[in-house]
Amino acid sequence: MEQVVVRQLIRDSGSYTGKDIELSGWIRNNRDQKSFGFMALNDGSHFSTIQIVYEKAALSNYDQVAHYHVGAAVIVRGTLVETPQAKQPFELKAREITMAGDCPEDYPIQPKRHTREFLREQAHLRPRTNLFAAVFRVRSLLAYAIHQFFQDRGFVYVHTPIITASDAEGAGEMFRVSTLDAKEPAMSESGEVDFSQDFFGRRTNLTVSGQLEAEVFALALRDVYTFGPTFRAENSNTARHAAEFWMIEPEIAFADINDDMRLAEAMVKYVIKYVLQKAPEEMKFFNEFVDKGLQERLEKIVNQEFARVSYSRAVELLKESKEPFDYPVEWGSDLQTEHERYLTEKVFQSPVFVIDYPKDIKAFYMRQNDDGKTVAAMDLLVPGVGELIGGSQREERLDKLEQRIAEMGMDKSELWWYLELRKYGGVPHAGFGLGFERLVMYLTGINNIRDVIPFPRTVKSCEF
RNA sequence: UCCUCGAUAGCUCAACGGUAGAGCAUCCGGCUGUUAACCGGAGGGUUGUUGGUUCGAAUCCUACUCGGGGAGCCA
Repeated sequence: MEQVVVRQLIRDSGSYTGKDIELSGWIRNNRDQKSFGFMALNDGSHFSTIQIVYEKAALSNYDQVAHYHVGAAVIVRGTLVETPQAKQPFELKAREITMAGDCPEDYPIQPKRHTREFLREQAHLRPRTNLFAAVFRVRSLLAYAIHQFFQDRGFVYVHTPIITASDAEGAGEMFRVSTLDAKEPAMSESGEVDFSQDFFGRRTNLTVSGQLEAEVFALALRDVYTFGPTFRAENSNTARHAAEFWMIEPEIAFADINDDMRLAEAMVKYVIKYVLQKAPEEMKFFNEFVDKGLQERLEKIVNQEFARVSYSRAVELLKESKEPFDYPVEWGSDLQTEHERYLTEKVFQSPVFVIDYPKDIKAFYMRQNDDGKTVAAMDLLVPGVGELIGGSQREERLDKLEQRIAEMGMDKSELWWYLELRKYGGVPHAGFGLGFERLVMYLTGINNIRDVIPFPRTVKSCEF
């Protein structure tokens, strides 16, 4: 007898109709009547469940099967029959149902509505729900789509280090990596912790960005990208921040900020198209139960030019809007979340690139524009999520870069290797960072980052 | 870190100073095609922790813990 999974049946039910097959999976719902019963079985291979029909006359253990609990694992043998008049296209008429793994009645995941907050506390069980199964399948597809997008274009995937000695990027608070004794660390004569006795002989941290290392490879292999975990020890308590998250950072050489934006736009459109095509059931589910306008919005975006606006113009637009913002709009200060949302959701009603930010609110490595006030930075704002991508053209002129490092009071000796990239054959190059979870949020409509990462790590929370 | 809201049955919630309830889930029974089925019955609670006010506290007040939403920081 052939062992099959539901995915095969959905894709090619015709070749199994009338055949004797074996399925295995977990009971989502089980209800019996006097002489027959129905079981909704999910085998993990597909979003959909398959209905198992079992009859008292056909099953020696009918009375036991009728009392199998939700969540129990079973193996079912029977015949696949088409049911064109019913809700589902086909079902399995069972000849034999055996228990593979019992599930007692206190199983937390019951066929009813649970809140996402409750399921977060059941992170080990929540992938068994429709919602989270859909989220994590889409997450997997998205990761694959990202790789395919870049690989098809000849980008080289670079594994930048997880442990880094550089804390010069300034992207946020860092987690220290140390093997020193926490109670009695090695001390120097001046009474400070002596990191020269630490594992690496110096202070080390978990990476907050692979960008600087990605630049190294862009200036050798031209078009590269990173895709890996990133760590920020920020005390952020929002639905959009996690201490451990995944980031994608492409870096392209002989390229300017416009090339950078073209790349970002093409990538976003590519992965949306990919997921809409590969996960229709999941996307339909999100559209129905998570975010009613999701599917239409995504389909529209694929065929729409992303808007572009300069920071200075954006500030004007916000000032002209007469919208009662909680924070004032002022040239020179960063856009607040409310400002970003207004721009993308009200003014442009589409993803929008905001470019040429004041240099004083941006990182040292961004390329200075000729006006002496702004840098060639770009943020991609999208409705619902806010900032999805942050990127820039990098400062390739050694003197300008050194000057900026000095102005910002940074230690240039720690960046010696980064500066040598400019000294030896430096060329214009650009790149951006994409928060992978934010992309998953954007595509699923889920509005909390803790629900799109399998085991979220946030401030004061590291269960599982 | 700041602001704000919340914590009651396994889950989702009600009761808002006077005997803690409902729906779903569970258990028992009924039902010949159900679709998170339906109908009848049963069990299930030191109301997050702590201290106080009161004749009496789930309810009012202290503190704490945990969680939601918003903000800052950012991806």
